[in-house]
Amino acid sequence: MEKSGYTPNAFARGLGLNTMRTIGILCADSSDIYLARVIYWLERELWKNSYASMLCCTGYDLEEKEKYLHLLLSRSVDALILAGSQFIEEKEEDNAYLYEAVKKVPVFLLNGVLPGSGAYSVVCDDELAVKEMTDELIGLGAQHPVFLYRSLSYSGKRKLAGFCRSLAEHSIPEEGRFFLSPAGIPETAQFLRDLEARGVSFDACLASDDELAAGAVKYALGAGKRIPEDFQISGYNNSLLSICSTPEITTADNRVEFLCTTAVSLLMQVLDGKDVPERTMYSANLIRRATTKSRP
Amino acid sequence: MEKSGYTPNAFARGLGLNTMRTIGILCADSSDIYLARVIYWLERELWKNSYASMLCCTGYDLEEKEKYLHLLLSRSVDALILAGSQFIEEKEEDNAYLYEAVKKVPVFLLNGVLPGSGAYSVVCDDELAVKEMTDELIGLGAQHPVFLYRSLSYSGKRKLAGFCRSLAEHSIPEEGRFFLSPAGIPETAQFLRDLEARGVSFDACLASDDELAAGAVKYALGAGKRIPEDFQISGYNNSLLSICSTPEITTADNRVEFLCTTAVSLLMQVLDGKDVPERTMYSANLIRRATTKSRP
DNA sequence: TTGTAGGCGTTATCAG
DNA sequence: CTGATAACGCCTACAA
Repeated sequence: MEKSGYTPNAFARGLGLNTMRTIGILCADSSDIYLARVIYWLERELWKNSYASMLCCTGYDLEEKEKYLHLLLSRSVDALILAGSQFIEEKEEDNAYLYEAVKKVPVFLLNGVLPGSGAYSVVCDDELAVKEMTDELIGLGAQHPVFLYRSLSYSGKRKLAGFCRSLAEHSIPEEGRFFLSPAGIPETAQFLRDLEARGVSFDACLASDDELAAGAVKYALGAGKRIPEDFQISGYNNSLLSICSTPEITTADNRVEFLCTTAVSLLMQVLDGKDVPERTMYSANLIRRATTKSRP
Repeated sequence: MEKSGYTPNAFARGLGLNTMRTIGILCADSSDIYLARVIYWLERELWKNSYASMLCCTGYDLEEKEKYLHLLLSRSVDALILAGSQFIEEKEEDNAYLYEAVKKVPVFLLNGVLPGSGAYSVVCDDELAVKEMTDELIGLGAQHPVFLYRSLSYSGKRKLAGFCRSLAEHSIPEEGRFFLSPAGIPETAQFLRDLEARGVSFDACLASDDELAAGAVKYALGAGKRIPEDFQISGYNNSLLSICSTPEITTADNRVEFLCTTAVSLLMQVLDGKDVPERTMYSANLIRRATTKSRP
């Protein structure tokens, strides 16, 4: 055409082709240190495939999630990516809107599964990772491990299941060994102090993410417990927090980059009309640092 | 209309109205712990005003920034928000694409200024904050403060200027007192070890962000220096890293929420055809924690 | 008040 | 192979 800087009108183009090459990304909170990395990698990969990203931070309220999802659908995004496991609700009927969405566009769940919905899932094997981590801490001498989690989301539940499975294999009763912790580093530290005051005894703390683990470190330092001799700690996500903390925190690397590149690659295939598996699972890597005893 | 779930076609709508109520957000790296918060608040505020957010993570390469900006313009976003100060290039001609963009849509710079461009700026008074922080550390006994920065972006330069202004007022020569540090906590710790090995002496370290400050904490712990008696440290941003670190880091809170609500509020006024000031500046708050001596 | 025609800018189709 | 034209779906303006 005219070599004058001509740019086709995106709306008219979208109207004709019925696509704007845009993917909707939903996440509960993009400022979460883990989800922020997910979003970064998703956006990057989508861009490589010349798709734009429409980002929505829904918060943790069901109604908001629904509103946002409808917003994205009304904008005719080509697909939806739901980042993080807070999108699968406990009550089956609360997931109705997701089933509806699947009818309209491909939906990808990152670290979540909605059986029979037709949504695609890419998940890290959190259960196995926590089970192995628990096995390892028990093997290193932990006799009274506790598990701290932030919510019973899909991956929260799977992590807890891994913890309990390890306990069972070591004949440790699981009762009173796992707790819902408030979010935030000082809050978690306080929670552990309260727990101790209530008479719960523990010599190891497995946390469902690095922030809770950092709180456990603060607790131990404040209580004068030696890490890792008196008290072992493990986190999850291999985030910046795990190396910012002193001592540096043993954690599980759930490989955000791999998660996102895989999800986007599968999505591109789906958009090309190809057949891809509905579920993809990959394993995490244990990163051993200074909050756990070194292996013999 | 029909009470059956009718949703107007967004493309046709956009074609007619020539707007999709979408704002383009550019940032270098949405996984950065500071920018992630900016994006969270921007998206949230835009949503409140029923605008959607198109997110682009450009990286730090000029060419990529330009490509992304053109992508957004070609999609007819209603405005652009450039989050973070890495969008103003050193060479004036490298900013040409920004001047071009301003001709087409309102452009907001967060923590950046492009004089005479017609772009709107909302900036934190980083210079004043670092100056006050430096004043305070010197007042608390620091005789050989150093300043660590990550890049000479707009806000990087202003922070450095604040540091130098304080030194000048205290008759301390600025030569050899500020350094470009590599990113990353262990890298910064190593950098300070190298600095010491090169014979540079320092008893306080002001960092341009909390991550560098966390590296300085690691350095001090490793070198057996007592914090804050032998070595004082301050960060910037009041991020999670500052309270994850032990001891917790004195930092400046540049109030991300205020920054973003202000920017979006101004943007909405601009889109309404109202006249708003091109530059808005607000001040940061010093947050005193355990890496600096307590005031008498 | 209600209904209908035209325009938005691109793409795709169909006829020449 | 090329050039005219319908269709995309909504909005708005104008006419009945």
